[in-house]
Amino acid sequence: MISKKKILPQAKKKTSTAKKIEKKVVKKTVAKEMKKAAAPEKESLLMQPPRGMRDILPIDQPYWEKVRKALAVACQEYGYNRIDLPALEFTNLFVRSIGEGTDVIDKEIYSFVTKGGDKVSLRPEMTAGLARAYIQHGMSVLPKPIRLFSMGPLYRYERPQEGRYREHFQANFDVFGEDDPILDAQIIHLAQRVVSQLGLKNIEFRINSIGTAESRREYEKVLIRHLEFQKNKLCQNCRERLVTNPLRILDCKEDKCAQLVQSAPKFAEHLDQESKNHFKRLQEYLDELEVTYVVSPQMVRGLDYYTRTVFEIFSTDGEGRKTALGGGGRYDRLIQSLGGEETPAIGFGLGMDRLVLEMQRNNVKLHQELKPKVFLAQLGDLAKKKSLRLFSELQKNGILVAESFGRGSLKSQMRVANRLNVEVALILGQKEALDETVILKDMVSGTQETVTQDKLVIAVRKILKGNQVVVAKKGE
RNA sequence: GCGGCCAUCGUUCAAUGGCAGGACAAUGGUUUGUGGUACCAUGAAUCAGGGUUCGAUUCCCUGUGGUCGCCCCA
Repeated sequence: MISKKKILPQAKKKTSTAKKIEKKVVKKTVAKEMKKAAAPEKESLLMQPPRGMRDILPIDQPYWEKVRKALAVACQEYGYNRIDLPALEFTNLFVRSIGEGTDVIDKEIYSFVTKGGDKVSLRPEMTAGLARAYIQHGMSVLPKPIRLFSMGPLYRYERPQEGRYREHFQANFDVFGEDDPILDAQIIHLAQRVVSQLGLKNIEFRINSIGTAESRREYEKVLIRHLEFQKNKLCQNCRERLVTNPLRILDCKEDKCAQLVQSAPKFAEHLDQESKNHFKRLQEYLDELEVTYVVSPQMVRGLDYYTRTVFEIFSTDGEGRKTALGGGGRYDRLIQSLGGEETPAIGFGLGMDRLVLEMQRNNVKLHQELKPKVFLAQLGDLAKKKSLRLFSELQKNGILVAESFGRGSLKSQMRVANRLNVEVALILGQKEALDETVILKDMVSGTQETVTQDKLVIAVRKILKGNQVVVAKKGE
């Protein structure tokens, strides 16, 4: 690689101010041209991903791993089977299930036309694809309830912010085939279990019932009648919602809208009797499970397919910020509306990015990952070659070994060993390679001994064990 | 989708309409056979494109990205 600094140092010396300026101009031009010539690949487009897309770097992976583990445990405990779905579906699937007039469909969906002319979209949520798969694969013949777990990326074309990306990862738990509210309670309990396993405290559940589609339509009429004549008191958005999605006016954050909603007829009063009972029983079950929750009559959720139970999970961090970690609800009519048999269902999604963010904000401690406690250093060509064999020998015996085969000097290798905080350094030099011995250095005490290579594994184990005793005593 | 703020080495913080510096990290070294400290050295950046200018990293415009608020959500 050509560097501008290497070529130009002479130009810096012994020049009058005027010449300096001239030189600098030349230098800059030259440098720019060289840069272009040397690194034409450095286009801005290639230096960052599109908006809202991000890399999850090694430094963050332990948190993700912990999340994945907690999810896997929950799957086992509650009997969920994993299903993987494509990230791409026909746009109509989403439009029909999520509903026109929702934000997700109107402004957040990533849609495009394929070369073959199909209208497809990246999934903005998991449920639609799940319902599609349920119908397609005839899952209705399986013993009920059917519990499915899915996990993967979702795409929403929103303005990104911290904790909000255009590609985010979600874990979904869904149960098909039974409408007993005990399932609703259990799934909320599952959510609580996952979240608390991740070390998140200060969790709040908000629950509500939005009734059946029929009772909702009834209530919508009542609500519209109430708001129609004073609609100029509503905010711009809500005036539109009055036509497109009146229920969403209920959880508008604008003061003036909230005030109008206050005096409006309450949804709870217009719920059908069955939904009322269902909701009441859910609360009894939650009380039994000792899940604390808040009933939020104004919560309606942004997707059309929900019926009866809806809920959301929030976490409050040390600074009092509230973050939505997940949400879900019943969708008893969805399968049917997509052409399947009448199948009650409930599900919820947990935002994995948000879980990780909250863990980090709350300084959740992670378990130490398994790190090598042995470092293998080599010196000289023969030793370098022979060290491969030792590495493999230790590996076979279940001993994790770090190395720095690419480095030359012993000093720099020892530095690496130290930085990795290993307990034992193995040193294989020219002499040892010829003698078939190896030097074992105890990095804690600094003492070292030479052993024959066939006794290496035993000797290493002995030192590691000895250190464990020391550590245990310290811990007392 | 709307509004505000921001963009300098890998990270972080400087400076400037005229040679873009430091710290941390990285790499190499202080007689290629021994780690933590110290010392030395090296590499490494003005987001992109246009405009104003003799000269722009600095001023202006556009784009891109980040961040915050709204909307909404995970």
